[in-house]
Amino acid sequence: MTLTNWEDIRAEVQARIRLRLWAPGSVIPTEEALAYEFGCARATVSRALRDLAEAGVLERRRKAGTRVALHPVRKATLDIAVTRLEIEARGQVHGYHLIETMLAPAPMAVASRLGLAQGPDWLHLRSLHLADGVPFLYEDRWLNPSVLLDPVPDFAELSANEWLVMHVSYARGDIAFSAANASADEAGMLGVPLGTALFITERSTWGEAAPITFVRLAHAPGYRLHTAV
Amino acid sequence: MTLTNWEDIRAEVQARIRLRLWAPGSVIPTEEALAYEFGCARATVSRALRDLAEAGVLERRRKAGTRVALHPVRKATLDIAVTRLEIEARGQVHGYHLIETMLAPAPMAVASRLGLAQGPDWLHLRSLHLADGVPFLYEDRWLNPSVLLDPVPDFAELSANEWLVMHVSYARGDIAFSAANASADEAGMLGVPLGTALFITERSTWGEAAPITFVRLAHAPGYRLHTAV
DNA sequence: TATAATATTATGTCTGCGCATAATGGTCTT
DNA sequence: AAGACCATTATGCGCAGACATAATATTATA
Repeated sequence: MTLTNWEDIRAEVQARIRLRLWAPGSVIPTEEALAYEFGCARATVSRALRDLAEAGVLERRRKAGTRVALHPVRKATLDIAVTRLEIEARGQVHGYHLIETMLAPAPMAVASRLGLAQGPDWLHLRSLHLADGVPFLYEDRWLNPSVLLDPVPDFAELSANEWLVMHVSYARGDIAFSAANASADEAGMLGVPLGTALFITERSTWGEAAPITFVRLAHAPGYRLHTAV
Repeated sequence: MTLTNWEDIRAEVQARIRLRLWAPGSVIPTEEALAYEFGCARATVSRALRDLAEAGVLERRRKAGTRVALHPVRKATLDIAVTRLEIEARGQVHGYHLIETMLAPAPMAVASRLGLAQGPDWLHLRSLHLADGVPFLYEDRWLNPSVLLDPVPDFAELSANEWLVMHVSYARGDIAFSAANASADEAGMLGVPLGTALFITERSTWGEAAPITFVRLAHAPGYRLHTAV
């Protein structure tokens, strides 16, 4: 067999794992040996094996060699898009409605999440995203006011979500998904009965030094976060 | 400046994006130009830019060049581990309890998800995972009986979850996350009030040709799926 | 015998080169 | 002016060789 294409090599390696020619936990041949077998350069084999290692299928250590992962901690990748694009990708019309904006001290729960000294006034934004006119997402955001110095944006027109990705680059981010029963506030906004199970996304983002924003997104029932492995 | 390390180059590029030297949507210099500037080989720049493109920070097209992503569809990666390891990673003791196992025709909802003709008898397993003796996860699984030919495993001892990762390799998989109010069954199993919001994971896996399994995991309240970007 | 120094080995990375591929932009034709 | 054609160009991939690095295995030393 002669394979000189790294994606073909990746497929071949995956096939051998699936067929149990290489069992979980066992060491597979060295890059050099595989390069010889496939009739290609070592770099090409390396590219294929690195890709599988990043996906969690293989485990690699210098000198120790490459082995088939015993407990494949598969890396599933999620695509986190701007809300408007997510709705438009479903073929629906995006609507946006700012409910309230005010300056207030960030609550403990938010401050501690951001590693923030309690107290400073942050901008509190509450808004609703609609898909074809139907409530889709209730957004409760706390925003560091120091990031919007120059021309203070009009969040009634443009969602903070979009303004941020366009104007503020971040260094680190943090996302958590959970489930929660709809509060009275959330139930009213999304137009669902009190206590309905909602899919919650909480996102924190930091700049080089200071925190930028914390947002809690409550998705309308029926929402599914989807991925392939 | 002289950078010959691809990770340093990646950091430098990210810094330039964060500092708005390269604005979202704009085309950045070619690999060749950057290689000249950093005093390294083109392949090294390419490695750094490819990595950022895979993360969703850059968009690259042949001839058109490399540009800073306008709407950064950030790729968040989730680590999907075996339940036992997930619990042990929290420093808790894993417990497992098989509730019921029976052969029955897969319900419509499951069959359609797996692209299956309605009707065939599949193995239905219901089980509970415990963390430090407390209900952690209720597992409702449908399993293609043809994958467990030879020595039929004893699922009372070993969870189907673990048996599968050890004995059956899969070609494709599919994961969806959502929220749901606890059914009477789920509420009883997890020991929570009826209607409690539960975090639901649904996973389908296929072999080369035939489907292998479909599982619905209902997590006890408090569960959070976590990732960094 | 236990420990420290050393050699070995497989992966990780960089270099410089060439060719492949996909867009783009201009030119030529009708 | 519209469409077909072709040269150009930036990324994408592969190759061969070299050195770096981390982990292991071996040998030498106290």
